Amino acid sequence: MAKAARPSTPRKPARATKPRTRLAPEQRSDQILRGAIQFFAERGFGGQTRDLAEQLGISQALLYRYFPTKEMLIERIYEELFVRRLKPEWDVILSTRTEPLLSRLTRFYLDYSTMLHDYEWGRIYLYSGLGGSKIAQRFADHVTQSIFTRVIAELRHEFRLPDLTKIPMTEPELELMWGLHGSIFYIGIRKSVYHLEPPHDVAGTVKRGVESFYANARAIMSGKVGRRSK
Amino acid sequence: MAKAARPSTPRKPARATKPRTRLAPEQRSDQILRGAIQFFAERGFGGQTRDLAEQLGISQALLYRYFPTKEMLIERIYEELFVRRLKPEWDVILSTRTEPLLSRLTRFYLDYSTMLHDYEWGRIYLYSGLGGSKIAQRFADHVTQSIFTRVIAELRHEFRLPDLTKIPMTEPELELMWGLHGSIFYIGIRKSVYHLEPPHDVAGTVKRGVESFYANARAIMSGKVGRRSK
DNA sequence: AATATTAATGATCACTTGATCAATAATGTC
DNA sequence: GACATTATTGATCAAGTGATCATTAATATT
Repeated sequence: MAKAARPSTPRKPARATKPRTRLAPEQRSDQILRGAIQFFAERGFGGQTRDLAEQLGISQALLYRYFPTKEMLIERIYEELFVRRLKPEWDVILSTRTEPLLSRLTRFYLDYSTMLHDYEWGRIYLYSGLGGSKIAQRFADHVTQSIFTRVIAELRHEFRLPDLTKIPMTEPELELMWGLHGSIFYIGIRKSVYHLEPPHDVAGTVKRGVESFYANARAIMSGKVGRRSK
Repeated sequence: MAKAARPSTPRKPARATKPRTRLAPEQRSDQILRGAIQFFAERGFGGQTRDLAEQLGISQALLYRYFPTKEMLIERIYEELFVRRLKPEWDVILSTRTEPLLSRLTRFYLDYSTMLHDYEWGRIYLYSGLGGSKIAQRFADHVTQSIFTRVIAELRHEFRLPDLTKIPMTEPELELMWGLHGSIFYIGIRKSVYHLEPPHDVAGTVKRGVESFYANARAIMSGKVGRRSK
């Protein structure tokens, strides 16, 4: 009944607490940031700092040595995912006309989709958007302005249609872009949000999507731009 | 400096508390359910019961008279959004062959998209999926099994290709369906998650999406089904 | 009008949760 | 090896959080 005290090793209580591992500040900071991305991607930003610390194998208090508040840690995550992962070369790929346009589009979307299909990126992008974060909306705006504009400009040139400076982007053109973007991003959503089986051949699916887009673009844009819509 | 007590009306402290409004149980229950959908759509399921009660203009305790736990209230919301809103007539629309297939597809997706584009429906669908709710995944499965299968069956018939019982749905066919679904749902996501301007002409956008889908379907399916893929 | 019924509430409990801080123990410096 | 530096931790605080319950007040019944 009564719990008997263990008689052996009377002093020094057998070191139940594991020895502290002491890291260089930058390493620890990186470890926390990477762990936090994984953690909040899974649990949402309502996830508790104690659970995050436990997952990292550190004390909860230590988080606050490297990030003053949970809020700031989340901001740092946004920076990491939505600013640092933008590649300037994307615009170069899309606009280098020595390569056929369909090939450029395919190359770009295959690369771009690796970001859109990243489990943690996708979930945090949705959580941040649902939570009303400015940076998520800013990212969406950026995508619209830079990528969409570039692709439509190239399509107009390809199809010998008036420049965007002459005729601004039309709604059907914009929606054509959103359609491609949405269908590709949704491949990631299926996996990262609803845990459905992704296509066996993701690259092939993206490729087909771009090809369909390209074919539709010719049909729709020739009918709508540079000609009076009926 | 010192707050003087108002001398008039010495008894009965001026009724600062508004008179209770007493509703029939079913009415109150409905009011809470509808308010909760709106509330959790905005704040996510981390939203607090006190804030929900305040938004409803009732006491927090009253929530627990009608719903035993917050969890049960959320389950009731799922029931309302993901079970009750499924329309059996969708399958009828898709499979009634007296109407041309493209027309059926357009009619169906125009109706279906009013659900997908509903602000609260979309946000709660995403929140529930991110949160790992079974019912969201079950809904996604249902969509796949019932709608996708029906549409592909009709397309196979239209293009005089082998029956689904002869050759099961191929990955390109499945992805074709997901592509349309994703691009249409994403119109809603843009609005309800990222607060971007929706297209001026949503119906027209959906219609164009279906038309493109139909054209691609012919091209892709004729190349892949009933013929050996290269 | 008196009484019974029950919808609605304020107060409260037990537990969670972001944040703080003095004490502790690795590591570097001489 | 002694000492200084600082990364790390356990303990703790204050505010918040879902849930409970005795009390209150609308409405129905007679």
